[in-house]
Amino acid sequence: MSELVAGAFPDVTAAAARRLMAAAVESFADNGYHATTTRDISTAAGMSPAALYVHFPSKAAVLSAISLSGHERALAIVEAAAAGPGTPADRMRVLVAEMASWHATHHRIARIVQYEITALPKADYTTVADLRRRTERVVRALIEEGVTTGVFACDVRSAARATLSLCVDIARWYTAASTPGPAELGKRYATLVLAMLGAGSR
Amino acid sequence: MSELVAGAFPDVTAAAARRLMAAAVESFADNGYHATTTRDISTAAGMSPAALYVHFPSKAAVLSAISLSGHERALAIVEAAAAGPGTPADRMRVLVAEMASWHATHHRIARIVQYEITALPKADYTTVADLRRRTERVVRALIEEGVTTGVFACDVRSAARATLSLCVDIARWYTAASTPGPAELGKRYATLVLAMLGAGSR
DNA sequence: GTCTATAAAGAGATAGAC
DNA sequence: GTCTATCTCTTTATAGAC
Repeated sequence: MSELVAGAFPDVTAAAARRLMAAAVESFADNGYHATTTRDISTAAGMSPAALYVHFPSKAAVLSAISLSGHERALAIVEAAAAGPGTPADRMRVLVAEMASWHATHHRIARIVQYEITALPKADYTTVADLRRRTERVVRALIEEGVTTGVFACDVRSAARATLSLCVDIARWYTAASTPGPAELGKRYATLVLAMLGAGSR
Repeated sequence: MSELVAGAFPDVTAAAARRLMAAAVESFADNGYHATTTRDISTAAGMSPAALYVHFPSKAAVLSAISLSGHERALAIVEAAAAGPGTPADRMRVLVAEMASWHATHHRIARIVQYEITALPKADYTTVADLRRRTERVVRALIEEGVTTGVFACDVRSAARATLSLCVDIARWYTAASTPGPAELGKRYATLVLAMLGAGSR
């Protein structure tokens, strides 16, 4: 089982908490939050059912920790790409490549991030909704810039939604056995998106 | 509550079964399959908890009925569009417009179709997996035809995945309050996809 | 075919020893 | 901080009257 996932929460200092989160990621992603029991999580982490409650106040708190961490990572990716060097087309290519690649590499985490928001406690849902709005705003602003400067030709709102949809939906169908791998998939999707934005037509 | 949803299962003859399915759609889509109780469903349908079991052998059978019906509809849409008149570009425009529009109009059903497959009984999961394969194959064949005849220029596999992703992901974010409406969204997405396939560049 | 009542199992969370 | 044992509530599904 994945050191990849176990290492996916470097911000969580306690080793036991990280192990629990890694176990939760597997089960939440494969079976869904509600279909996962606290026993599933603690057992997979090699602990007794009660041990979970030493590190998290509730099952929902485990979900929140995973979801918040993932949403922050996704926002950081698009912000870094949008603030990078080059033309809007250059930056867009990086943004899609990295975002798509992250969703493929961390498809289990991404699945929880994208599809389990209704199970979040209200306060965390609010935080997550804000992170999502900011993510979408960054993408829209970059496309807007490209349209304004004449390098893109498309409907900004729809194109921004479509761009994020392409990346996000990877979490739904991608598995460890999928081809091409994350990096190559990212490249191909970046090319598709640039064409979609009308970047090739001038 | 939606006559739209209640009328979404014309193949189900028994009125009580249709009412139960419509109620289940609302709750499955809003809260998820596992977070929905059989009481939620029967109560919303105006019945006692036991009444559900007169019409369905289990809670999972209600899910299967919804999921199978939705998957069959989605396949029918792409098949009809792909078999229609006109160039590959013409047919692709219709395919995306109708597929996107359906996912927007029936976003609750689509959400269940796309995100609750792990909760299906094994036999139904197999059926659904086959319907999905056939759907993807139709889209890929149409893009392939376009590339072969020189009207599209793109990587066929990635483009087919991306095209379906755009349509499918609508189920995740679309609400009754979303703008533009289903028909207009379908048109805009069709334009985006044709650009993505390289149809405008010649 | 619909109801009330309930059986049977499962699941989140806690108590208290070590 | 981890364990065993258990409490309490919820949930799927069934029994049997009308």
